[in-house]
Amino acid sequence: MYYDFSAIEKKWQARWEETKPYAAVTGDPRPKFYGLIEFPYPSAAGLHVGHPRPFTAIDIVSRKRRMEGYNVLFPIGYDAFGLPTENFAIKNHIHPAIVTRDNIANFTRQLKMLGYGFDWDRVVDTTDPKYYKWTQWIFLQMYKKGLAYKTTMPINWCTSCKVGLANEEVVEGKCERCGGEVVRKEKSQWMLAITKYADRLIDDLDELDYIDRVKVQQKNWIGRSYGTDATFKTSTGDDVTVYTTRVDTIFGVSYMVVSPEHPLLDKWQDKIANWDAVAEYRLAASRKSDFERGELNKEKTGVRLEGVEAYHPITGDAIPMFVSDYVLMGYGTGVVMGVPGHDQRDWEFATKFGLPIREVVAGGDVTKEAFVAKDDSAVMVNSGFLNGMTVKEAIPAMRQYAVAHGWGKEKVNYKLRDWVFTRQRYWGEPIPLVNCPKCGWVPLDESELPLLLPNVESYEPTDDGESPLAKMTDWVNTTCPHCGGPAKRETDTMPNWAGSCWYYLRYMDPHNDKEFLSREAEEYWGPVDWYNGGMEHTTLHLLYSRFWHKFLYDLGLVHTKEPYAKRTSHGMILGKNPHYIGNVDTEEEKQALIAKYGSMATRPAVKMSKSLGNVVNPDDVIKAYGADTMRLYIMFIGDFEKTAAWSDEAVKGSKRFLDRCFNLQDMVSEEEGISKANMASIHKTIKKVSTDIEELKMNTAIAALMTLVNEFYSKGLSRGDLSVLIRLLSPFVPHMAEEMWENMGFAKESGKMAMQSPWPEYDESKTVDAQVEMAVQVNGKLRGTVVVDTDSDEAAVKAAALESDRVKKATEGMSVVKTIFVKNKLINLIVKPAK
RNA sequence: GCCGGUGUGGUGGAAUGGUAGACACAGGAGACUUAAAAUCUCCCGGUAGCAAUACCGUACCGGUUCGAGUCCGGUCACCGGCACCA
Repeated sequence: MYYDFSAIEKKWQARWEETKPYAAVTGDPRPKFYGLIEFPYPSAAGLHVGHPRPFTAIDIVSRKRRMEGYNVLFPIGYDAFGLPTENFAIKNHIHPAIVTRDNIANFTRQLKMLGYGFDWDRVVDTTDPKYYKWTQWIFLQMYKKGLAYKTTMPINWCTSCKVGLANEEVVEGKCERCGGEVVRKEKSQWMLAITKYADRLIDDLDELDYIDRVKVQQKNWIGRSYGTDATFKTSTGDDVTVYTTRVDTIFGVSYMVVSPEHPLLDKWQDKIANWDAVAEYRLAASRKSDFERGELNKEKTGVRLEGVEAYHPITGDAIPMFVSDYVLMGYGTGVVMGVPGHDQRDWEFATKFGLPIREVVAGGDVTKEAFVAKDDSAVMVNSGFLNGMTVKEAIPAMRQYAVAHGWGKEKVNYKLRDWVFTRQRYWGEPIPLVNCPKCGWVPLDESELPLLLPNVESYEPTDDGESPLAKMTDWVNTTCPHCGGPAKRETDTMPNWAGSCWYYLRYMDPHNDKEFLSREAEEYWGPVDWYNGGMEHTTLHLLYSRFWHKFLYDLGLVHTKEPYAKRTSHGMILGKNPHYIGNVDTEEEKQALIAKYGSMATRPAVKMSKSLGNVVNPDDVIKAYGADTMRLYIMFIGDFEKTAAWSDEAVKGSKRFLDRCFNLQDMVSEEEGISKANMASIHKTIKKVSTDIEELKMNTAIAALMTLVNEFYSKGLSRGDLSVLIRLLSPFVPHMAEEMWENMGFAKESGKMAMQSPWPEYDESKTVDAQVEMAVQVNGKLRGTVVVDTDSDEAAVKAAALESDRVKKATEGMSVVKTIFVKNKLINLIVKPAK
């Protein structure tokens, strides 16, 4: 029988379109399963071969769940607001909405061609006013609860394009598009107070089934630290507070540093004798880009504040004060106590400015470098009453002391910053707030939502960095919802992360025009049971959406504290590196490649990109081999969590396997039920495939299926054997499985498609063979194998082992002093020369 | 620098502390064919040997163990993230 994948795939896709076997039913009595993949950004380039990796994996899990009797929700949508579309629109003079519509149509075509079991009646598009109405609505709830606030923040500003850039658009301090200088520019921005949720975002991770590296990365990103706010008196009359995690080292303080942006400096203008030098330093610092300022191995700079000094809270000693840009205004208090003996940055600063370096923790040589103890068992010295204590004892002791003496306070700090929630761009959700000269910021009434994105002539940002919407005076000028007087709309839009914060909720109830989500649907479907996505979204999307969900939980709008019960992650698909040194033979050619491309030339596989010409288009693969082969190969390519290199050659192996499966139809015996010859193999395979799918080890699940098919080729198979194989294949290659199921008459007999049939179950007792091959070792070295009855005892195996010539030879003249026996696995004979 | 991850044949990759290299790609041999493709069968880490077999082999050095790719300590390389976070 000829495997005509093209006709088969078209046939079944048309049938699914018609009968909708993937429809999720809210309220159904079956147990529910909600599988989720990160919805794609519909770029003009179309689907990338990287997309099918996570999509296929969760499709397989969802299909298995359906066969196990679950009511499955496996939805798809489009995260369609964003810069690439806007830039494409500017360049080609097409409205972003039209670009988006076309791109979505193309993505939809490609996704349907891959045979995913999405519920196509629940598609969500973040740029659809029916959707972003509720994105705006949730934002207003945050505004009303005081979580959205306006503040002045520096943005990345390209001096050449005169445009604000997202962080992703800044490459090594230069504009990604024109290579122009990027500096910081102060701009008024809406912020979301995610830091208010910092503790819960860390602590609630414990209850979640997320892979460890996601948890670790989120924890590090939030960066909670426990320390002390210590207050120092100064000669200015103002007290200065510093944050430190190591208040135990306070006897080692030899200077203090204030951040250039610190407002106290302005206040002290009259008291600072060298104000001109300080002012000049501050100006220079403000002109530096973040990149310059944070540049690696940069030499410490700073200016002493002449005429100003601080006083040590315990000794009362005078401490010189400096301004330096190595202290950040955005973390802690913007002032730092310098402990050069035990902090490398402080050590560099003190060395440069000739400040004393005191050792207060023993164990290093502070004349050479700062000593930062690896564990907390190092001992305190030169530290008054702390002397002789370990660091572990000294930290709480000094904290208590500081609190008791009124100059210290326990403090928790976070690296996490509040979320800059505005973009000076067109293609985003409009912010539903109005600025009234009398009433200030006023939210639109709910009945005014959605606040539609108006049509503009040009999507180019304005010269001064305002959003293109600012030029729309008709739209901008409005009336205040509160007092009715003239007022202006907010012209900035939301960032592309906004719509993706809650899309998984909308899937539960996508057509609701009364509320963002009905209680009934939320209680039935929530939370997401399994969410797979890229590691690159761990600290942005994943954290942001957890934050929004917690906010909605606090309002009583969702019944779970967390949106996603389980989170897994996939590795990237790489392409062949055309500049790889392994592609050339001579040493000169290799050196030439390294000289030209640097470290890139040493990698066999690299990220796919147009410029390298190594991009693989899924359309081409499907055309040449079929969607089922594409699905199978992308799962077989390697460990799901690791990066993997696409290989056109290796795809053929997957196609060959499907041909072999299809040809089994001509080989079956009429025997119903599972054949005796294949009994153990089939039960083993069911077990292996079932457990591997749960762990996303699709590569080994497929290997097990290949092994089974190879056995069928050598031993033959029954109709019943094939029935099991088809059902095991069904989640991986749904089109071919349905075709075979129908061909074999199983569909007619059961009245069900393969995908609706029960997932095969295995019987543990039938997974064991009658005989096993065991390893025989002598002194831990392999000296052959023996075939014995399964579960044979030590004596029987030992007897069988000693019959082998190899074992005889290895034990000649020796006596067995000990035997290690692992049932059905191995026997290890420990021998010594006989006396 | 810090955090996380990874190092296994020509290649992609398998191996709850228990026969390293499953499964596949590439390569080789054969069958079928006028021929090629496809298909089917077999071989395929290195060294020595006709072979049986022996020795070596999971980045490197050391340790624990009857037994280590796997566990522990150290080193190196690469990948990802963060980066003056006090």
